[in-house]
Amino acid sequence: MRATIADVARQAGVSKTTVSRVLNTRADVDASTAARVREVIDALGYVPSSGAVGLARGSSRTIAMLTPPLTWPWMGEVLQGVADTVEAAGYGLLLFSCNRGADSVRHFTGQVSARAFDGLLVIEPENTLGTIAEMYRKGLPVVLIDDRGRHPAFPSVATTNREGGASAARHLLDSGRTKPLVLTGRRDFGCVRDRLAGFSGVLPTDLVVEGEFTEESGRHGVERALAQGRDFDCVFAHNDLIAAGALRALRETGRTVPDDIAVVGFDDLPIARHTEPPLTTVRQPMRQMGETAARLLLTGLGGETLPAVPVVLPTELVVRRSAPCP
Amino acid sequence: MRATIADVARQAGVSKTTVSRVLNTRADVDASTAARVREVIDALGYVPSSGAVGLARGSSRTIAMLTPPLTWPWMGEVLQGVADTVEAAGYGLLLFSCNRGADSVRHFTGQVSARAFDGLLVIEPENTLGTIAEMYRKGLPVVLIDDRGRHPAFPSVATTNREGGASAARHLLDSGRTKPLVLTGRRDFGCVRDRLAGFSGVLPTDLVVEGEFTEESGRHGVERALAQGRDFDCVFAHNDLIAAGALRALRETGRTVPDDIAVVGFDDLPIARHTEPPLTTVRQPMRQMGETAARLLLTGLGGETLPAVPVVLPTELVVRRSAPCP
DNA sequence: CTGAAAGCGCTTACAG
DNA sequence: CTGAAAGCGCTTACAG
Repeated sequence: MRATIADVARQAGVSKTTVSRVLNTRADVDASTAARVREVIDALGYVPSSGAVGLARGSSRTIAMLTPPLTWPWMGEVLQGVADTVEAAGYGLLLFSCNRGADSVRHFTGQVSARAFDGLLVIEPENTLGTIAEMYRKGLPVVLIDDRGRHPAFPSVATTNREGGASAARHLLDSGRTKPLVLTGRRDFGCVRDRLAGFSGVLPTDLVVEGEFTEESGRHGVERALAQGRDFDCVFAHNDLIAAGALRALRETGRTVPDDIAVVGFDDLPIARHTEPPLTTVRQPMRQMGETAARLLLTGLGGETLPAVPVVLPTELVVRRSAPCP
Repeated sequence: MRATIADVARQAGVSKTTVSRVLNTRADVDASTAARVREVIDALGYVPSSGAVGLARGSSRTIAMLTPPLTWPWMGEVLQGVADTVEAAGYGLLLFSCNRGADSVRHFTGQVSARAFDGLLVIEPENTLGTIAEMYRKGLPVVLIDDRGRHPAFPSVATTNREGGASAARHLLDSGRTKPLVLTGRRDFGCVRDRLAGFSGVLPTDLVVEGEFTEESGRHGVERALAQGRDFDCVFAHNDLIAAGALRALRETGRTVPDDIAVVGFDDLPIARHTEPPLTTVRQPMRQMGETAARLLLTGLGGETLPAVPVVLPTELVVRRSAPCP
């Protein structure tokens, strides 16, 4: 049988109260008593049951994370940032990937009602923002990662999508490009609108193709633009997968990158270093966003009020061969 | 204040025992009583506190997953398979990524001792196998995903690494290739030894370069072999990143794939479809491995004894242009 | 078919 | 500085 606080108390010849006190390093415990209790704790290998502590204290020291499919290319980075931070704080991390539709959401809301965790980190809700907002209103601490530009009523961590788009445009403009083809993700994403607005502010264009955040989409976007005889000397892709597809389509139709056409992506996924040629791209600090969001939530759980304004982390232009410096 | 079982009991005019019974759909409850209780439950939006249930029942209905860095390319697939399965069973998924060394391990063992979860899924322990084995011996249900060929004393889910290597060799041999260059990952991984053994059994070679599971490693492997004037007409890379690096090095040194040199990878990562040319590779069913392992663990928690032999899922050769059919 | 009571393993006023 | 007792919100023999 595993040891309980009662076992420790008995063997140390004190009350459970006292054991609890040394466990939680409260003051007001005689040094020698404390030492004796600690000895017994070590001897018995006693560790308080997290369930019992949680019940008694009314908190679980666990954080939940709600995510879109875990197979998204930058998911691992965010998750790692979150996991490291949460773990370092001694909290548990409960993962909910809303991957099975309504059933997933039901399971998740159930766990919220069951008070299975103290706070929630959310990425890209996609149709769940209403549910989340409801939970937040009822008192669940929530921090959003990447708010898709909706700037809802909760604390959030975002990145400079607009400035990122602008930096891509400036870089292209500086290298003498003036006729861009822009390949976006779905327009209902706030980040897409922001990246586009930032880019257009510097380098206006009417050659914008809306698509998905996939390689295929990038390929088709370029193929279609070429087929229509549109004239462009550079491509701004809204993520690196799109950019990779664009690179491929350009190569297959005999264009040289960057001589004929320069290409800039977004995200700085691992593949960006390995495309042909390596991709110039706007880096999103995904891991840092995960860390920041987790730290923010943890702070909130500590009782502090969280900033009403999104915490915005800067993007960074990473220059490689697909769009070199002028 | 959120409703408790006592509130429900009071409003329904029954005892907490009865409420508990209808909650857990035990028989022996009068139909009309049960209906009344259910009404109150709905009216109050009552959901049992998972913490309290856990304490009373001595189990948390939570599973933990211990992983290497979450940024590994196929991690998302495995995790998604696990998450979907665990979630569908109504369990929670607690994530531990041992990414901060000894401190991570300490945090993790703490949670084990605190009984924070009922069972454990493990990928690639890397120096933690001893700790895990100890926990398993003390009664923690554990299922290993990809046992690196060590076949330890616990239930595990693996894939046919050996046969996968053999299938790559057969495919190359069938297309008339006889002089392979093999680029492996670190030799202390069981999967590396298995893939190599399977390959060599069909297509013996002394041209084996040990490296890391990275693009750089693949590039350097090919460059070095070429620099040494070694003669080869195909490459078997132990994962797709290595293969991608090999493709690049071959292209940059003027070799044509597959005409001069055919290339086969391993894993079938998303990038495999987007390399130039698209990569023939041995597919590992990562998501299915995650699902299977989770299902296995869940079964074990249900009280059934788990198979002593690893559950082995088949690899599958996916043929693309880098090594086409003969 | 139903309920009073004990128990799960802790924490926390309260009293001394 | 320390402890007895109540309480966190459930489940589960046990008795009827």
